[in-house]
This record gives sequence, structure tokens and C-alpha cells, in this order.
Amino acid sequence: MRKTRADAERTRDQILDAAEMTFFERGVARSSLDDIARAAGVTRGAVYWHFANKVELFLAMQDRAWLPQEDLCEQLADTPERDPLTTVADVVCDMFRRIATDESQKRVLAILLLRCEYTDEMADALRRRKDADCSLDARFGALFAAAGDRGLLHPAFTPALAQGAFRALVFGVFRRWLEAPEEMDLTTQGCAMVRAFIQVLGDAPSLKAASA
Amino acid sequence: MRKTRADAERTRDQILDAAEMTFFERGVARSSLDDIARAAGVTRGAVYWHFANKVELFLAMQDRAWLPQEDLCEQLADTPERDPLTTVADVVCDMFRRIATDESQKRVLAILLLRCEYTDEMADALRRRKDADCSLDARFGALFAAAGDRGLLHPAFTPALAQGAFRALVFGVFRRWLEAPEEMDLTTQGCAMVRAFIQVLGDAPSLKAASA
DNA sequence: CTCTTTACATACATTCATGTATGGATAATG
DNA sequence: CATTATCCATACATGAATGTATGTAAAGAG
Repeated sequence: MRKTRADAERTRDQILDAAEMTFFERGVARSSLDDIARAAGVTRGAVYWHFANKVELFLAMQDRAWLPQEDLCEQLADTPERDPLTTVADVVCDMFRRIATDESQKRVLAILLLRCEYTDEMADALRRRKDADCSLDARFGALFAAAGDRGLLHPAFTPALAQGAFRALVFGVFRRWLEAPEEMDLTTQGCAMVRAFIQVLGDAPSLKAASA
Repeated sequence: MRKTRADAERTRDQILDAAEMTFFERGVARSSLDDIARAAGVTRGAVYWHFANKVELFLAMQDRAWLPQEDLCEQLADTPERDPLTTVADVVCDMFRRIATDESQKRVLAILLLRCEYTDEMADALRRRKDADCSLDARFGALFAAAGDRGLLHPAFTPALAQGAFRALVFGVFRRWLEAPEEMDLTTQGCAMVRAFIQVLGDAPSLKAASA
């Protein structure tokens, strides 16, 4: 039983993996550190050596995964000067595809959205999500505003309304897939919904019949 | 200290009220029965008299409130033979309005969606939600299918796609409001998003330009 | 007016999870 | 090679939550 520091890093990762699985299966609150340690093949001593407590373990697990919001922000950072609406749809569908093929990220997001109660202790975890949401809203806001300026939006939608509805749609689709992956495929049906919505958003009748 | 059976019913309701508040504030998992009893002004003895354990208390709390899905189903049961899309929008917006004005129901739904981890113990609670979802899907499915048959749907959407997107949008809007009620008003902005979406859904260019 | 049942409060036993303290074996360091 | 720091297992102490058992005062039934 000799542990080089590379070994230590590996057990740390094993603990994080075990936390992912255990949180996903039993929920965060009902997962004891002993459950996680056992799943990782170690004892609570190892867990307490690497992490101060369950909350810090949870945060480390969250930090190891990419939040989709951060992912989207990065994608939107270097986007060419194309049609803003198509850009938005492409980026979201691309993210859907990446998440659907990454089991680990899927588990983490399922934990964050379905297996975890956000109380005062979890304030840090929640704040990170909110921050990511906020900066994402800024990027999306700019794109929808650009679409509005160029007259690309259906008159039923102001830019703000379109952004809010789009955000709700994307979240709803994603959450539904997390809840029942067997009933809905994210990359086909999910992307189809997103693209169809973007299409009708840009299908501005005002361009054809100006003031009927 | 004399308790008539009407008094007993009242303390039972007080316990349920206290459970609502406590679950909402601290989350279900972190709420002990002693917390709830204290909040209700009784002891754990009273709680254990009326409810077998925390899960049963939770289920009783859930049963006392109307799930929005059941609410919607009831509304859709006796709807006239109008435009199906407008009917759908009206019913959803009406539900939004009712929930926004009912603090208790808002709390319960926030618990169900944000403050509760669905593990194996909570299978009953989850099943009830799923059942309600299912029968709601059937009703919505019929309406969207009718809209499709009458050529009222934008060609970008099949009936099934429209239904899925609409469901995701409504859920996303609702969830966003629950998470940040101060950033978004359900009855104004939420209804606006729903109505705008329904409007562009029905804005079928195929009727004007048949085969351009 | 008895007697039983209701509707709790109180007290107790037990389990479970946590946090910490300690020990030990090896790796890293000089 | 001696020393120290790392990495983890084991053991212990504590508190919190649960479930149950018991006590009890009043209500309801006859």
C-alpha cells in the first residue's frame, strides 16, 4: 500500500466518479459519505482527506463538469457575422449533441437539476449556475436584439420576448430529456423543436405583407 | 387541553401548512419532523399521530394541492369547438393566473420542482406527476392534431413537434418564474410568451402562398 | 355516569451520519 | 539514509433524526 501523488490524484478522481454515481442514484441528500467512499473502494478517511465535507465534494464534482451555459458562452464568443437566429439555433443544437454523448456530463446535470435541493448550504453551487445563466443571457440578448434590428423577428415577438421564450423552450426541452431520456431523443427531436421555433421566429410576414 | 375531532382536523391542517413552509424554506430532505412540528406549534407526537412518516406527510401535502396538469385537464374537458390553438393558449394562461395568485400552490409547486429529490422513496409522488402529465399529453395531443388537420399549423411544425415544443416552453416559463419570481411576472410576460408562440404557430404561410 | 377511544405530549431506545483523532505505511526530500 | 510529509484506514465521540412506547386528559359512546 504505497501511494505516490499520482495515485492520490487517481483516488481523488475515483471519489469524484463515485460521488457522481451515488448522487445520481440516491440523490445528494440521501447519499452519505460512507456510501460514496464504499462506491469508490476507499473509506471515509480518504474522502475527508481530499474534501472537507459533502458540500465541498459536491462543488468539486460540479467544477469538474462544464455547465452548458458556460459551454454556450464559449461557443458564442467567436461566432461569425452570420444570421443571428441561425447562429443561436446551431450553437444550442451543437451543445445538445455534446451533452447527449457524454454520460458523465449528463449525470452531473441530472444531479444539478433533478437530484439536488438548493438550500442555504448550496448557495455557492446555485450562484455559479446563476452567474453562468446571467452571462449567457447577455450574449443571447445581443443576438436577439441584432435580429430585431434587422427586422428578422416575427412581429409577435419583441427581442426580449423572443429571448425569454427561447430560453424557456431550450430549458424545457433539456429538462424533459433528462427526466425521460427513453421518451425523447435530444439530438433529433430536441434539435428539431429548437430549429422549428427559430424558423417560425424568423418567418416574418411583415416583410411580405407590410401593412395589410 | 381538550381536542374535539374538529380540533384534530385543524391541527392536521396546521401540520400540513407547517410542512409546506418548512419544506419550501429548507428543502424536503433537510426538514426534520421536529422542525415541522415546532413550526406547527405541536410536538412530533402529533405529527406521528396524523402521518406515518415524512414521506406520507409529503404525499398528503401534495394531495392537498392541485397539480397544474390536473387543473389543465379539467379545463380542457369541457372546451367548446373553437380554434384549438387559441383554446390551448387561453387555458394555459388561465392556469398561470390562478397559480400566480395562490401562494400556497406556488409553494407546493416550488417544493415539487425545486426543493425535492426524487429517489426511490418518492416513487409514489413522482408517479402521480407522471400520470397527470400523461393524461394531459393526450388532451393536448388531440388539440394539436386537430390544428394540424385543419391546416392551422405552421409547416415547420408537425402536430407532435408543436406539442412537444409547446410543452417545453410552458414548463420552461413556469420553472423560470418559480426560480426567480422577481425577475419575471408569470401573468404578463409568461402569458405573453405563450400567446406569442401560439400565434406564430398558427401563422401558416402555406395558406397565403400555397406553393411558391 | 362509566368506559373506551381519541389526540396528543413526553420519554426512551436505536440507528445513522458526521467530524475528528489517531496510527501507520510509504513516498518525497535533503 | 534519516526525516518529514503525504495518504489513507481505523477508531472514537457526538449529535441529530427516527420510530416507538408510554402516559394522560378530554371527548364520545352507551
